[in-house]
Amino acid sequence: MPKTVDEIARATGFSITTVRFVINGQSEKHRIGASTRKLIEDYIAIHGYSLNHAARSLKLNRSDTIGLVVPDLANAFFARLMAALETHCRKRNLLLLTVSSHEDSELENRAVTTLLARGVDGLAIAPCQATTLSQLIKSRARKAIVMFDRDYGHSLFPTVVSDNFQGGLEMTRRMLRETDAACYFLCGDSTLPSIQERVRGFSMACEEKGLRGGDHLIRLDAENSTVAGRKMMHALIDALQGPPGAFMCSSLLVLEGALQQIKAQIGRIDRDILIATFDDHTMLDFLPNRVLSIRQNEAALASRVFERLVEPVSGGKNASASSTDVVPVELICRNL
Amino acid sequence: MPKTVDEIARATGFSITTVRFVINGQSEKHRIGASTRKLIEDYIAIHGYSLNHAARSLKLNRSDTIGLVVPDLANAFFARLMAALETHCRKRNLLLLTVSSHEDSELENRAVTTLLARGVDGLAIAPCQATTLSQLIKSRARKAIVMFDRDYGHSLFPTVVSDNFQGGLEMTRRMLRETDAACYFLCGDSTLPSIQERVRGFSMACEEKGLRGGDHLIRLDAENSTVAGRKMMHALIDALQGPPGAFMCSSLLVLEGALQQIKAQIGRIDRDILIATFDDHTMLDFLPNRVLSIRQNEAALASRVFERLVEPVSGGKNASASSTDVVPVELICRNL
DNA sequence: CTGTTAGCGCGTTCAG
DNA sequence: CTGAACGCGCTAACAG
Repeated sequence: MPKTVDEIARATGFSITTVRFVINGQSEKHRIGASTRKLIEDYIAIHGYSLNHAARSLKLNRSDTIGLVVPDLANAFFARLMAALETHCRKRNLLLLTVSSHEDSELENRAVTTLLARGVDGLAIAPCQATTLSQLIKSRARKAIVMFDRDYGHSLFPTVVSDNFQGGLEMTRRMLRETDAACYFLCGDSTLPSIQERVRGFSMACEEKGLRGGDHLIRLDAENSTVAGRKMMHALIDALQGPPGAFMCSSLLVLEGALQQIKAQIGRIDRDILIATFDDHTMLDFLPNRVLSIRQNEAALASRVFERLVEPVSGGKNASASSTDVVPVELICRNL
Repeated sequence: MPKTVDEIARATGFSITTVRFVINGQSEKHRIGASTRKLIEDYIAIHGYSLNHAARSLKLNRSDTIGLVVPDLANAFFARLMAALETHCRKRNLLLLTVSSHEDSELENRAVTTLLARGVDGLAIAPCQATTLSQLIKSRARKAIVMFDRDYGHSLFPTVVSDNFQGGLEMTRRMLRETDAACYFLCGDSTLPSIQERVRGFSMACEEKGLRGGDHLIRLDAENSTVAGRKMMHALIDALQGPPGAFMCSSLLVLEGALQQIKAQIGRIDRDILIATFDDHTMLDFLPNRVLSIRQNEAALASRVFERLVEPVSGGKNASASSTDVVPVELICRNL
């Protein structure tokens, strides 16, 4: 398989320029002879040709590449988002470079630096810290940068997030309509903006009912993890002298921990417990309990992110440089 | 932020060569004056410098990049594998380029072509077809290519897989020891080599017990999907006039479908049903049933794949060009 | 210790 | 319709 245009030119006897015009589909414009074109096209059909992206990038100062930084790919939400983004990229002949930060700001910084150094044309970041910015600002390069999933507010970049507030509000409303039991909110990491919004929705729904949401908020300022879920449920069971009749988790990880703890401490998970959680998973189908969950619309999020990323490339004057895009979520009800 | 070495050279007044030596840490070797070095280092500390990978790649014909093609990133197994591989790459200053084929051979081919065209230094593929090869062979480029997860046998490339046979064997043995009920195997896509091995293990364990494994094999030659799981469980329930006392699924997707179907058709999932499945998921914790599962060792798989990928780079003469590496799996038991 | 040079493959521009 | 020439930023080798 010939690698360079030059090789093809020598092999076919035409000039480099001629071959290039054929390859780039500009044979019309430059009035290349049909027979000439056919000859070259045939040669390529047989022997193949693969463009050297490194050389192209060097020359054009553009890599046809989009960077994506996510906290954790094992998280199905980010995996789906990546898949959606990848599809967009493929349609535009872009390659998506995904790097995981493992919720570590040091790794996140390295990831951003790496991708920028590799010359990505755009960069989407689901930040795990509020301070990524410093690095990025220095890169005065006119790169398109978009934040998503977590809105740390003071961002200088366009941001795309799910409507976590509305999700928390509606799920809590539904929950309170469904049960008279006290509803507890197990809050994983209250420094995450997305989780703060979820709590805000919960609290507002409680207040609508005349309840004091804060009373039912279990918050250990722990991390967003299974372990934190266990700890919070442990504290709750101890306080109530038994499992709660209804509870809501700030994420699937927390839910996992909470259920583990109930099982460990009580022996079984009573099917009358009303469960609510942010983020959805097909396996929730198998719980015999009533289950509420909020599913984020990854496809829509990905579309928005992608738009923001390529808009500048497409040359649109985006006055909305640091606007925030909010995408609706979906409430899913099981067994009720 | 200056982007080129040349810029720094002019700004500091030293020559390009000198600056380069400092940047590459060869100041010792070439006896650059300490003061000179300090000056340059300071300048870089203040103004920064980011190497242009495109130019570097063009010159060295090496991209410091590894490609990864997987069927589906939403599958937690592949997500974890990617994460592990990414960690290895980071340690070696390589960037991992992951592309998903969505179990589509056309997309898989495109992915491989794309990555090869982008000049990856190595390529790991979890193939979703037996015929990827043709393309790859043409690329006579001396790239390191490794297949994993699915061993289509006639592969010309080194291959790394989990010990699916042993997993099937042990899980089935355990299952038969646990129950006297007939054990059924719901087999998703029997064209996948990995699943064939799982079936083989199942059959052998049955035969050890004097059972005819084939009698309990539900195989619709469907795909490896939730829908297929539903269909197979549907057929099984109809045949048995009720749910099976014990069953094993070839993958989590099939299990999902099977459980959905039991729930839909029977109304509930009897907690006495013994469930076994390939691939593990934390959410299996929440089933009240006895659950057996096989967990693949993603970290070990990733290590092996990475070794195979970089060995050739490291210049080792790998006589074992097309050898197959088999990695042990782990049997996980819940509620029994 | 420092400077010079050539060329990786591509896209562009200009001169036939 | 075709050819020639330049330069993107970096590396390597050699010449001081």
